[in-house]
Amino acid sequence: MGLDDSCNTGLVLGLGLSPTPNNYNHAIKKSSTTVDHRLDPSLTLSLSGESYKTKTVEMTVVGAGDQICRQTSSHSGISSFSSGRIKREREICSGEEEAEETTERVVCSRVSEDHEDEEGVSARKKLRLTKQQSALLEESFKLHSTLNPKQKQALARQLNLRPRQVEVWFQNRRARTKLKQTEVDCEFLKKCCETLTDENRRLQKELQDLKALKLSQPFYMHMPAATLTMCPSCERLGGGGGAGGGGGTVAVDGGAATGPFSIVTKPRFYNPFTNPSAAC
DNA sequence: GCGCCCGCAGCATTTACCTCA
DNA sequence: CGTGAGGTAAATGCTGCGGGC
Repeated sequence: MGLDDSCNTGLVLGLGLSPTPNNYNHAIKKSSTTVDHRLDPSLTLSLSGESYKTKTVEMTVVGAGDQICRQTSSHSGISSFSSGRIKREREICSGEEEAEETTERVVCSRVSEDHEDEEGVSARKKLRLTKQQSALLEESFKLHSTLNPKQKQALARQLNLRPRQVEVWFQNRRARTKLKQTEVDCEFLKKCCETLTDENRRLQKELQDLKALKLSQPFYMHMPAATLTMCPSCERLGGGGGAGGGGGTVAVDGGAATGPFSIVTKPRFYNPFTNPSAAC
C-alpha cells in the first residue's frame, strides 16, 4: 500500500487533539453498509468493484443425494443450509450432481438432505475446504475479487462446490481482506499520529528556545552579523520576524521575505501524508 | 422524465462449527 | 479430557442499483 492510497481519503489528522486511534476502529465498525455516505475520517477500502448485472436464473431445487466426501478430515463434513434462504438457493446448480463419482472432492449437500433432528432444528455442519479447493479459490480471488455468475458457476463446478458456497467464500474472503487492510491502515495512522506528535513537540520546543533566545538578546539587531545565531534545524536566523507564534502553535512560514534576516527557508513542517518516506 | 416495485448482488454482522494450543 | 481462542463457513438482514412498468 502506498502512502498516497491511504491519504487521499479525506482523512485529517489533527494535532492538538488527543490521539485516540481506537475511535477510528469504532468508526469503521459502525459505518455499516453506507459505504457511499462516509463523511467521517475513514479509509476507503475499495476492492476491484467489478460490477455486473445478471438476469434471473431459474433452477430446480434438487432433492437429496449429494454426498460429502472429505479428503482430509475425519468428520462427516455435511454442510447444512437453512431453508430460509430459498432465494439464494435459486442458483444454477446444474452440473453439481455430475460430480458424484469423484472420490476426492468435496461434494455439496442439499437442503433437503440436511438432517434436522426431531425438533426440526437444523444441524449446521461446517464444511472444511480442502487445500486444493482453497488454493484454487485463492487463485481465482487474485484474479477477481468478485465473480460474475458464469465465473462462479465455472468455479463451483471445478471445485465440486455449490455456487452459493463459492459466493460465500468470496464474500468472506473480501471481508478478511478488508479487515486486514483496515488493521494495516490503523497501524499506519497510529504511526503517523506519533510522528506528528513528535514533530509538534519538537517544534514547540524549538519555538520556546527561540523565544528565550530573543529575550536574552533583545538588541541583537544591533550586533554584528557574525554574532547572530542560526537556527540549527532550519538554518534560519534567530529572531526573525513573526516569531511570536500564537498560543503555543507553531507558525509554519512559507519562506516569505519579510524581515531583515529573511532567508529562503526549507519547508519545515513535514506532513507525513506528503512525505511518505519520513512518515512510517 | 419520474416514481414505484422487484430482483439481485454485495456488505456488515452474527452464528455456529471446527481446530488447536 | 475439558476449555477457551481463533479461524472460517454459513445465515441473516440491510442497502444500493438497474430494469421493467
